[in-house]
Amino acid sequence: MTTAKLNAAPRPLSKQRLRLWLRLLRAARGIEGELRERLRKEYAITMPQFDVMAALARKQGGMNMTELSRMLMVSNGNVTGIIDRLAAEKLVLRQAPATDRRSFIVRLTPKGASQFAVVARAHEGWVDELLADFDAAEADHLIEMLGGLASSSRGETQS
Amino acid sequence: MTTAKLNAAPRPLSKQRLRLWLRLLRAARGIEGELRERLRKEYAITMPQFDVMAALARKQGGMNMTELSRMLMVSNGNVTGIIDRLAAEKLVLRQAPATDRRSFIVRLTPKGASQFAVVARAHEGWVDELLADFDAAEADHLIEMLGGLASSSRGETQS
DNA sequence: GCCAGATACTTTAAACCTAAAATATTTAGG
DNA sequence: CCTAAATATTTTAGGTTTAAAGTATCTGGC
Repeated sequence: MTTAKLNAAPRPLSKQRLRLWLRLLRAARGIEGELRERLRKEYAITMPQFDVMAALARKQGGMNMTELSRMLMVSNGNVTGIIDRLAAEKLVLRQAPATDRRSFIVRLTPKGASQFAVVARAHEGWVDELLADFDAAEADHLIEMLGGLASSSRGETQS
Repeated sequence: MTTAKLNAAPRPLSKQRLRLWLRLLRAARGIEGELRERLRKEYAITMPQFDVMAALARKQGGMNMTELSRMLMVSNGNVTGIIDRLAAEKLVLRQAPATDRRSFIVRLTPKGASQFAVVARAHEGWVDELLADFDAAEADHLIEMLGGLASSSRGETQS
């Protein structure tokens, strides 16, 4: 093949990027929907609640509300309700730091940590299954390519 | 370098896929958030409303509610409210087909179509800007890789 | 013609989500 | 010390989202 891509219409690059964005959004929605459904059916937990617990599990020292909202890329007001519900289930607790009475540290309770460990194992298996099309090299490549996107588009690099 | 990737820990593939999923979700959320904010600020329209209008603009004959909910990958009950609000703004209309009184066809009004054309042009420019890191070859490659994901994970291939 | 099941849409309840305003507290300048 | 600005969180209003239940209509078997 000397003339590459006979069937590809000569779209402008912006159209191609739009197409890429639609694919990206569609893939994320599809996987997210499937994971959400399994979390609900098998463990009676919502995805946002799982996301918060995952963030807390990675930071042993706990996090305040602002850190949580930034890490999960959701609005700060939103985190309040999610933490309220997790706290009502005794999966997390709010801890007042001595120095700053405006904020507090959110931590997993022992119950929350052990429950999360169980759900996280299943979650990893589901993701492994849903992304089974990607071998190690493709996954690496894709991770690399997606790397810069999120950080550059929201906040971080505003001068 | 004879031994490739000295710094990459020898993670199991499932961990790598999990990492990929987190990147994918983060990228999608970041871009989506940025687009949502611009749609709201510059054109006073929500992203779901824009998504519905985009779907309708591509299908000249209009679509019914079920088709819309499947194309946008949102629940059917959800579409009702979005169409209600668009209809209140006279951007879409519900048209009763002669044959089936359970359903109806949703179409863009002329006002809706012309308004969408304006917003869509801006939207394409924003996506072009936000995905500027990708050249044509990378975009093609990524589109290809993401292609199978969405369809395989929700519904379509259930036997 | 009748009726069981399928299909199309809406409604409901609960959770999520954002932006903006409100509240409380801390910090820094004077 | 006092106060303006910054920071941390909650509250509010409006919209989005899902799953499940409800209503209306259609279809096919009899």
